[in-house]
Amino acid sequence: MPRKITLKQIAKELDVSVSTVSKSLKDSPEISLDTKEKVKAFAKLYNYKPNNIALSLKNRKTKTIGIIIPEIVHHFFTTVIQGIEHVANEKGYNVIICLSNNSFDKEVLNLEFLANGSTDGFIMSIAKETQQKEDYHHIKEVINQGMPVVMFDRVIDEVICDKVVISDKHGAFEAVQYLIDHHCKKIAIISTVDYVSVGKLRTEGYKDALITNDMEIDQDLILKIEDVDHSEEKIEEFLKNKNVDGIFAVNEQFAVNAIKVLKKLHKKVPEDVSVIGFTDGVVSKSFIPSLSTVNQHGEEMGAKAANLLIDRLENEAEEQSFQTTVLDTSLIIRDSVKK
Amino acid sequence: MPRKITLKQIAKELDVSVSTVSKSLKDSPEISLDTKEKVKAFAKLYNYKPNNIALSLKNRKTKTIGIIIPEIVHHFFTTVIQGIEHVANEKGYNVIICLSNNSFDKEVLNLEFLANGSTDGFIMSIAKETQQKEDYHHIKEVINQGMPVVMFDRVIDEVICDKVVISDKHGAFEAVQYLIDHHCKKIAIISTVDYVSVGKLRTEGYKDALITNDMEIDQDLILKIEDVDHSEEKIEEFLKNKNVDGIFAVNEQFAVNAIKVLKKLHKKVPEDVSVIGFTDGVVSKSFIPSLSTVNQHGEEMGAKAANLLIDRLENEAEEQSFQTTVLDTSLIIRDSVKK
DNA sequence: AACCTTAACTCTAACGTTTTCGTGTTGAAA
DNA sequence: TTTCAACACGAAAACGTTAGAGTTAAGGTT
Repeated sequence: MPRKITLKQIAKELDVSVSTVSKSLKDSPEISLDTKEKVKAFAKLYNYKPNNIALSLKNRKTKTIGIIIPEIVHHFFTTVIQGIEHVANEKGYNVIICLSNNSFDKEVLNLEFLANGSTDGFIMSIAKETQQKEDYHHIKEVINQGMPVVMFDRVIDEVICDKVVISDKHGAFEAVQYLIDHHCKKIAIISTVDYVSVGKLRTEGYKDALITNDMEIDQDLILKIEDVDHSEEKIEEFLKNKNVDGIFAVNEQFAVNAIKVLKKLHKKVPEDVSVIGFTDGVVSKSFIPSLSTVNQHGEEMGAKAANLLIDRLENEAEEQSFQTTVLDTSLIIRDSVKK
Repeated sequence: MPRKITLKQIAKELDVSVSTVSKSLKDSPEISLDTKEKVKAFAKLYNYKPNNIALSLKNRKTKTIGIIIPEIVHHFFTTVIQGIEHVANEKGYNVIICLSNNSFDKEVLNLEFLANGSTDGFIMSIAKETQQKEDYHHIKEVINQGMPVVMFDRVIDEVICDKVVISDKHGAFEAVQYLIDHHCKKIAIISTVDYVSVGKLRTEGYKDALITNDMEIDQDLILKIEDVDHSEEKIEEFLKNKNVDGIFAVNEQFAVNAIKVLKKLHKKVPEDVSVIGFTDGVVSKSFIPSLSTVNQHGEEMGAKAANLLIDRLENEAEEQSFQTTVLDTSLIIRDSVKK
């Protein structure tokens, strides 16, 4: 097992100094053509590649950006990652992905690990547990240490940094408005508990749409689900004795489960009830009926976040003020709604 | 922006040497209690954390394992990652994920980047394009340089290293056997082109099952799809004039599309046709009818791969021979088949 | 002959750590 | 008084790389 070759070894073999080797490989004019060619040939033969770790240490730059996300088994996040990857690779950056599994402790650990030299900056979406605890000291700390951070999707007002979000409220508004425009009179929302920022915002959008159309907000039509794993039962209980004709769900899973429950209750989608979800995942397209959703444009979001971060990394001199980019959503109409 | 504090800075502040600081923080008996406490207090105050890059360089170990996978928008891979993460974190390793996007070039780039000091070893599943090109020099090279590599799922016989696979053939066999046992007489398979190793193996399992049960292999019942994006049309064309009563699909997408096509052709699932897919993804559970599948146990696979790799990393002295672990699949019976 | 230029290298410091090997100061035993 | 541990600390090298500041020898200028 021949370990990777280093400049030192090449230098020894060719009986020159390390700096000569280094300069030769960089095509420095200080070195004679003869020597340069000899070195280059040797380096190629042994497939020399500079050690990134050493470079990082020397340059105090890793050319790597860290992504910390709550979970990966989630189509939205994977599309965001695609977007980040794309931009990052184009600009010569590599990407490290770490999972917090929605755990506060793991998020802290990940952040610490990556902040200690492994990356130049972060793109992150916060863990559910962190949002619940409202403890953001770890994020503030890395920012204080001079690490640029870009937050996306689940963002925190208290933390001052660049952010990329979608107009959750407006997306929800549009969805509900569509339902209203298409003759729904009694529209329910299936949302998450309020500490999940996006759930809260989407609920606000729902309410806004009702108010704008002079409809009443009926607390009985608002379901907030804590435990995703048992959402189907909760939804069944919720829908059992309500004669709703429209449902807006704040994520894909809730929408799918709602349709399942409706089938069980012998209601037809979309004839009796129209359903719109949030997040355009794999399930939405395949489901029967295919699901109308609010598209979050994850890839675009990732791209924007990466651009913001790299911008900041490469222009550290000028202190630009932080910005929050709001991306538009778009409504994808499929078969789960009346048209 | 106070950059991260270093040993040197602490040393200067406290007017001691760098080594004293380092030793103090490691609680070395060489240092007086007095000094140690002073240093520790100071370090804590300024939240000193050793720089990973420097440590990696010094120790020639990164305590990081690299994962290279073809795509992330794929539930199976995300579960594998979960499994790897879990084991790795438990054993004090971090995880870097890189995407090849099924491109050969990107796979080479990723491998080179990660091999140059960023990780101690790899866990990878090969890009489709690489399998097609049958060019594995990049992988052989990193192995030659002393990097342990564990391959999973899509593995290559020519590359000698630890491997973790599922019994694709046997999983397919069981699925088809189930169909046969439940009165299917004319069973079709929807597979991928042969250069994708798993597609080939699963097709073999399908054939084996037929042969074992004295049924004929009818090439007309075998569909091989190249382009996933237009699979639905291909499947429709394929199924149009065939009176099959059982379908085995080598992935989730094909299974779902098959059911859609069947509905369009006014066949009922499972009454008229039983369908079994491969990979237990998000869609399978939610789909109506819920999809019977061959479960690949991704998490287990990831865990096994991580264990193999870490074992090799921590026992570099003893040259163990390479092993291929074959994990069992299991059949999950849901509503898409007759029972 | 004394000086300068230039080509072609080499040396050194630096990035942040750890660790081995000094080294100077005590206090005590001989 | 000399000698020697023990103690508490510092200096230096090493990991692999790069870049600026030397160094050397050959040749050219005055």
